[in-house]
Amino acid sequence: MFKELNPLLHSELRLAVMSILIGVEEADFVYLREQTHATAGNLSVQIDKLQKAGYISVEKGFKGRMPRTVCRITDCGRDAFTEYVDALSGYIGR
Amino acid sequence: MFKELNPLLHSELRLAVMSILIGVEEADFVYLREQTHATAGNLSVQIDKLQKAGYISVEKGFKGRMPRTVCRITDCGRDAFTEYVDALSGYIGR
DNA sequence: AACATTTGGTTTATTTTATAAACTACTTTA
DNA sequence: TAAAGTAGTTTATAAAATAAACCAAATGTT
Repeated sequence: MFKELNPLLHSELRLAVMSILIGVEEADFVYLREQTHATAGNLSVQIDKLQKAGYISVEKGFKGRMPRTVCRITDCGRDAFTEYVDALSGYIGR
Repeated sequence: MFKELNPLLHSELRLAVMSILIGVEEADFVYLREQTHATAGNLSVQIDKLQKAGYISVEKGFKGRMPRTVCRITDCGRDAFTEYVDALSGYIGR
């Protein structure tokens, strides 16, 4: 009945980030911050965790002369997200 | 897009408890512990939080001579759960 | 040119949460 | 009557979320 919920994904902000990334080719730091209404500090920390888990790739470059951090979901991240949603269904009855 | 997730419900164990209680008339401590595979300590704490939030009612009585704690979901709890599931849908795309 | 402000972040510190371990009180069994 | 089990609670610790402070470079203001 109750499968374990991946604790890395069972976090409001990280889940929101993954939810965005699963639907787009890529998204940069500023876009993610705006969409999630998170503070930069919090977002920075959570992006780091997702990257370390291998769920997203993070590419730090420049847009003109300003820094720009671009994130993409990985295949591994996509799998983890799918599994999480599946597990969650057992809790919320879908 | 991203509604806030009620932090009281966005917890694996509390969510499991609510998930059980929403489907039954009542459930006692032991049943909840068995179904969720939680430790008694953890379950005790989380039940307390749900009760303090008004999401469940907790009735401590006896079954024969052994103590027995019975939990029931409240209307308020049912509403909160429904709202949580609705908000969650925005994250997992249902 | 000099200074303040904004941008795009990171690092550090604090609060909150989850969880386990230890404990209490009572009951049943040998 | 001693040992073990049941049903929990309380306390301590580890992990997580979040905010606040900070940094470096860019841009706007006088």
